[in-house]
Amino acid sequence: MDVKGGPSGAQGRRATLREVAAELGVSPATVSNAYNRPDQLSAGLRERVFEAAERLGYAGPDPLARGLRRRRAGAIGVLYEDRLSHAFADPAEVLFLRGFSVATEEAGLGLLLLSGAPGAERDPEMIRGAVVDGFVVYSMAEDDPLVGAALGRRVPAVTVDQPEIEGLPFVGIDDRSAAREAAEHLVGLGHRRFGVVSFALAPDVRSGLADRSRQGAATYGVTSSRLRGYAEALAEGGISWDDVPVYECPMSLPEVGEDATEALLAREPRPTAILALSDQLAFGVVEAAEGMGLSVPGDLSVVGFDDVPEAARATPPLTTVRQPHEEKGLRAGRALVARLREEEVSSPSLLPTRLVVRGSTAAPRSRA
Amino acid sequence: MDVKGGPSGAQGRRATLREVAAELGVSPATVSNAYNRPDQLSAGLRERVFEAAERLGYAGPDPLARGLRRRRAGAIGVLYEDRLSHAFADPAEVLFLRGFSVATEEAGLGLLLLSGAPGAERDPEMIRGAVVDGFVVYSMAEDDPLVGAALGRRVPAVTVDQPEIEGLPFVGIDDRSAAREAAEHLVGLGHRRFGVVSFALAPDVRSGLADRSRQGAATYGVTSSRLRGYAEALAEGGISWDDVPVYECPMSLPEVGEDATEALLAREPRPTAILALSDQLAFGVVEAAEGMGLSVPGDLSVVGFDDVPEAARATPPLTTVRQPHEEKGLRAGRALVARLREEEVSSPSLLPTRLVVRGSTAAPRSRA
DNA sequence: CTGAAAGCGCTTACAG
DNA sequence: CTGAAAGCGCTTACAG
Repeated sequence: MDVKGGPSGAQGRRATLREVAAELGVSPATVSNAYNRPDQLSAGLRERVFEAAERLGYAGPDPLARGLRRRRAGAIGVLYEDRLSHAFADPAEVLFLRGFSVATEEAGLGLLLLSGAPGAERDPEMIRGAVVDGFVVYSMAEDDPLVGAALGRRVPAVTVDQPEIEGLPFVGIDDRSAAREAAEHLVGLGHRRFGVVSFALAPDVRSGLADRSRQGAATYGVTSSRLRGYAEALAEGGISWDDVPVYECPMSLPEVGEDATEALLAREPRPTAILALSDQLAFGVVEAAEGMGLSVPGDLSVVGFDDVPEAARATPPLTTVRQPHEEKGLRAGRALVARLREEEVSSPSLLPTRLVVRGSTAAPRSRA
Repeated sequence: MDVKGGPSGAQGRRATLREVAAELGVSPATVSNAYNRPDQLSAGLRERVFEAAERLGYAGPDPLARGLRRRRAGAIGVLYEDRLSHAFADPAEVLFLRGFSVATEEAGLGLLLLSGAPGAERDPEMIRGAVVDGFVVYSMAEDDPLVGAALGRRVPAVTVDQPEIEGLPFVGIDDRSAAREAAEHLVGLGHRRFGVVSFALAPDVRSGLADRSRQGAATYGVTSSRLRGYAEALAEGGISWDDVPVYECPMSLPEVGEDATEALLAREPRPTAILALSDQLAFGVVEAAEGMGLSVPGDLSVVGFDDVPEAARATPPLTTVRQPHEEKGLRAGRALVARLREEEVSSPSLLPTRLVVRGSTAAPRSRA
């Protein structure tokens, strides 16, 4: 059976407020009041308005027209770096959205997901045309043109997990010290040979080893802060950052972490410990190591980042940095709602992190 | 530091198209054309328009005004039964959204998430006021007023995993026969005493055993179809459905499945097999059984539904019904986009399911 | 308690 | 290649 809309179908022409008014012989203002200000007309007349609306198939004021008049859209946009399908693939981001959705529901606002990559290309038109009252700018590169497009809209915005932007509230964690703690743990266990499985450093995505200059030019704030944190801890342990290979991954997915790990473990001397910028990548690290016949943590220690629920259930359970993703979403959402109401927001809002030591890390085998 | 918007802040008054036109001494139509129909003016003039816009802080045509004029919102709404935070908590729904997002991106549309429960109460106003060009109605009860509100909008809509609605494309699975297959598997293994851990039967959420009449009055299509499928398989095995306790859960979460299971396993004779309507619930079933000192599948066989990624990794790996969640989202999204374009859509679109037998089911211990 | 009027910011035939 | 005019569907002071 084929479904199409006929003239009498669900898509038949909609009635307008004006028509309802005409039907009743009252003014449009009265019909509008029936919906928006019940105290402005008698209960009886209001009832008759709704009856006429029902009869004519009028579903209430057109959202677009009402929005134009009132100057608000009734929704908040989440500006996401990548294709949305990647957001849904990462448990950490889903948790963020989960917390965020609590805030939008509290405020009675819709949650509009906006990807930077419709039709396979990044398109600022999507941002310029989004019917929203504000944006949360989530983990974008600081020079991303989509961020510029969002700011150009001159609506309230909040930044999350990315470089701070003057005048905008920020919600996130102290990525640098959280990363430092992760690396200190491995140094404390006695590791001397490291590898890093990193997120992208900049939007011109590359896959492979990132040299010092590329690291220095990183525009993703989270990535560069974490690398700096790792470097600091290793330096304190007397390990030169120049000797630490950093493999840049285009996406935070286990499969990608596997490829990175294979490259890292093929090097001489072979690393005894790998720092991954996310649990998703770390799962791939473990996978790859085992595929190469290495045991974790016997032959290789692995530390992730995020503490997604799967981390504790993994085999071995993953040592990782816990951060409160859901709380982050909730705070970002509430901060944005507050800005919409022209309330002040204290910023930055820094959430606590904590190293969770589990079974994927151990002292290196002594084999000097 | 506190952040607030000042007159010169990012929220300063926005310029309008008319002002840009005045600045340049051209008509508003020309400025509009610069953005919408580049072929309608010279490249040089177009450049000057953009320069003036930049200077005045004009970010392009206001989405609300443009939307009103063009009669389209540029977004698709997903109407979700419950609080959005529950959608994000269920891997099956996240996979659905993931597939759906691919379709909205293809079409260059935003994805607006609409919960039925803003501010803790179900509110049709949210639906009436949503700035969208169409809805996907996902797993709602057939008599839900929010569905009525969405249909009242007279925009294209698609139904998914719920009772079909005349004139609307439907995407889903054959829940009844999929459930039948799950139950047949247990009957085939020799089980005779069953329990069912079910979703809610109707929106007036109850927690506890659902008698026959409540089952008969179920308004959630998926729930009632699956129960019917189970009943059919058991009947063929000579087991009376009246002897099978059906525990109704308000939400599809492991914790809730635990409570249900404790109630079910306290009954005499104790069930040797439990059918759960989702993997999330099934995880709770296993948890509860183990908490009571029972082994799975030694003392209790458990079958889930969905085959979320966690099912294969669970201990023991979960026997369950696989359904293609992501594909379902993709198809629903594409069907809606097609309706938006007034193309025909073949309906119903039924996706394949398959019983995946893993380690959570076995023959009952003989202890007659 | 009700209505006439203005206008939210834009786009689209159409005429020149 | 450019502009004048009409209008998308509604809401909001304001006057009565």
